[in-house]
Amino acid sequence: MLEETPKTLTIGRLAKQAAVGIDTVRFYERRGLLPEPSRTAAGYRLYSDDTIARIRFIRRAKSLGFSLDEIGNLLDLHDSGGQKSAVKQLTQRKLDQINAKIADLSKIRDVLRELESECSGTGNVSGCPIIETLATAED
Amino acid sequence: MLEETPKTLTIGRLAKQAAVGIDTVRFYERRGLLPEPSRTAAGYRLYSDDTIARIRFIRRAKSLGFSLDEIGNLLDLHDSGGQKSAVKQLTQRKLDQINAKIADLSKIRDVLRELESECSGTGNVSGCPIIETLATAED
DNA sequence: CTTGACTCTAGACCTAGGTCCATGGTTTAC
DNA sequence: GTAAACCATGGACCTAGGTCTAGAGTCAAG
Repeated sequence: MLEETPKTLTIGRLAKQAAVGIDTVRFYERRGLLPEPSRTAAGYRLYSDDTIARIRFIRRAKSLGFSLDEIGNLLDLHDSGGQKSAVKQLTQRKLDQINAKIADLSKIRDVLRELESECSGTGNVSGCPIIETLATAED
Repeated sequence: MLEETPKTLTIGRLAKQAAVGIDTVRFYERRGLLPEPSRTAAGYRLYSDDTIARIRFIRRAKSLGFSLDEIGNLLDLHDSGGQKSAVKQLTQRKLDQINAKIADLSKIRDVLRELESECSGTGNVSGCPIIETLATAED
């Protein structure tokens, strides 16, 4: 059995170390991303340093585009010693989503570029290809 | 003076022609994207065909990533016969935003690809590079 | 021993872009 | 002539991910 790491952090210190707001910590707890912490006699939450790492994990996964629900799945796999294949699958799915989004945006970019280059930028909007195209294009 | 186009559409028909919901039409009206329509004696909204085109304009601009506020600006320029340069500027700004988003997502994609390729996909999560990297990487 | 900083809870509020609901009047088709 | 289908209004509700508030209790410094 490993010794438990000491619980020495109040929520304010934890939030500061993990670079999130106090409310965000409580919010993550409600969402089930953080386990219910132990409490002082007065009812104050008390955390160990592990929780700093856990919140940083959440932040990083979020920055890679995972939703909080998906992050919850990753954390569950981590906590329960689940299968690597499940983690890999979540990652692949996210990668597919990101690629699809990039493809969408690329198409949009091409259309906008085309419209922009066709617009002289002088005179009033009558005849402006951007307005005209948007107003008359078929679905 | 041009003749006014006849007002023959109830909101339901308009919505159907424009491929949006009835509620959406009223919502666009509240948002100021559609002018207040005339009414029948009983208070029913009455639209001309022009409004179909206007809503389609909104739909297309939205599909290119413009927000409703931005679309409102485009429509104002259209309605007031504003300057092409203003339209072009809005388009350029949107293009910049799209490009920035693509760049963001491309970075994310690269990270996810790297993580995915490092993960064997067999065994339990202990040692899984995806979990480990997220758990220990610096900010 | 008091003042200020910290923490507690439950619940409201925010953005964006709608969507749905209750309640009641109108119109149309049979 | 009546039932189904349509329309009116105001306001509540939804997702996602928080953020803020009120009112009350607690802790540390001087």
